[in-house]
Amino acid sequence: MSSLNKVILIGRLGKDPEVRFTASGTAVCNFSLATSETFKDKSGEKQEKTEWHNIQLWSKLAEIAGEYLAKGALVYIEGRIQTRKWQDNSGADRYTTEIVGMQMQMLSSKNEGRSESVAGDQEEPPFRDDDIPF
Amino acid sequence: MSSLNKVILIGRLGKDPEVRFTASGTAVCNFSLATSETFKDKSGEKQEKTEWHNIQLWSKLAEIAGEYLAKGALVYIEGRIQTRKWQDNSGADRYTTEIVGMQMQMLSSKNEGRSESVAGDQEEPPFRDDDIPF
Amino acid sequence: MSSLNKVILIGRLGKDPEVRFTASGTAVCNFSLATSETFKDKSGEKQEKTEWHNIQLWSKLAEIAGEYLAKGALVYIEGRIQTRKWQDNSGADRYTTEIVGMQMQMLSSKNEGRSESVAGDQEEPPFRDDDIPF
Amino acid sequence: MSSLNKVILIGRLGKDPEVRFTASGTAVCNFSLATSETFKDKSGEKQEKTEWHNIQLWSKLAEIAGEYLAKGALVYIEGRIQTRKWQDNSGADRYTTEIVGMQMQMLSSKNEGRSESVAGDQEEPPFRDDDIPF
DNA sequence: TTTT
DNA sequence: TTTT
Repeated sequence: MSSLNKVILIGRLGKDPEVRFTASGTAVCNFSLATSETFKDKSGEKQEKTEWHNIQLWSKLAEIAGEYLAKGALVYIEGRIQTRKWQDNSGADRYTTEIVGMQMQMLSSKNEGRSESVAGDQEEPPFRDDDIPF
Repeated sequence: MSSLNKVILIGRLGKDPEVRFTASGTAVCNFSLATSETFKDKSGEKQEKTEWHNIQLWSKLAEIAGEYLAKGALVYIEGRIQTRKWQDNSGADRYTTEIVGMQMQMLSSKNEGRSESVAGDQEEPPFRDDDIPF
Repeated sequence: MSSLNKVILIGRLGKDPEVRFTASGTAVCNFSLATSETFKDKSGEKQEKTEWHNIQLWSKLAEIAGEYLAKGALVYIEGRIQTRKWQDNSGADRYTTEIVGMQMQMLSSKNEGRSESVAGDQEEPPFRDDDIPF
Repeated sequence: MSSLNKVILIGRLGKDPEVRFTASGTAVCNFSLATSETFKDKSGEKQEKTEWHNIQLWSKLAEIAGEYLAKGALVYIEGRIQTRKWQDNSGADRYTTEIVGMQMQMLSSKNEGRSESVAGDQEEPPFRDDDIPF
């Protein structure tokens, strides 16, 4: 089937990331990410609108995020949109939309160090063009 | 500020699109879009998971969608994620996440005709490379 | 550094893919991919313009492409732009721009079978939401 | 036809942008944009590789770029890949690949002022959610 | 609620 | 709840 569900975000963490582990020991990291947009309202005044995204990372990506990200950090997240259904206290259906990140790039970090690109077990090609013998 | 909120979807409409108009006459179009993903579960069985996205289009894009899209149509949507806060009957805060589409490309249509690309008032460059005199 | 180099393509192969191997045995796959766009020229006539992209895949992704893709196949490619410098016969500098694919999704295949998503060693989260114990 | 040709770049201008005009007065802006990537070479050393992209903007977007961008500025560009064929002095076919930008967001500017989002005639929805009467 |  |  021809289908695509792709999200690309650059924004800042509103709080420190939270890392938990599933029963089998897989890391899951959650944090909220703010993206801001400026626009002019009807009276021509500049306004800023902030959007908050629920980010969810898994496995190695979750561990890296937990170790290197912190409140206020600027980060690039690429992944897919996912809506989970759950029941509130009254038993009514509720829905929460999250971004499941498959790739992450830190644009600033806890200690404002150099950016670092990481992906879920994804590797750079082991050789670069210079190595191609044709 | 360095910020990005970008969504790219290809999927099928679950129902015919609904077009409404604001008090000032601006068209707003809403529909749900399905994206599907296959994965293997723990027992190695192939499973399909469908994600439903609430799409919202405005203005000219909304009118085109209302006219040319229908249930089952395959469509490309590019836009941004937006979460709206509202109150349910009990007065409790509720949140709904939508994709506000800024660009749309029909990959199939009501009459299964040729695909067509449209954007919110966005124009192709009025000249192509052949016209550049340098 | 805050930097992004991202390409997303959906198109058809102009020829069968070619797979070669580096001295150390890493697979490299090359093929050209056509994307088409329709536009109206100055006289209002509908025109179609085809763009050809040089795709390069590495490692496992290269092997899968070599095995499952063929001329005419529809494919989704995600990666980065890369320009290589080389010398022509006269010793003059020449440049070739390629798309190094990091993710691939077959939208049709040799035998027009079901689509399949693959990425460079990238894994789905080993657990889905249902497994989260919190 | 189901086809997609999408490029998303964040990088810095290597030189001031050049703006020219077609015979009919349409502005065309060209500049080169650097994206950088870090990777570890075979010996485990961190290396940085810079990719240079030829950016081409048209019309209003070209005028804004010419006015507000300068060497060293950080910018977000979204558009499509395009390869032009031309003849060198010896009459041989040559190809140049460019990114035709359809959307631009300044992440820094000549005077390091606030970022500003612009698109080719593309408008924000004239009303925001608060205005929706349903 | 779509589709293969 | 972020940031400029």
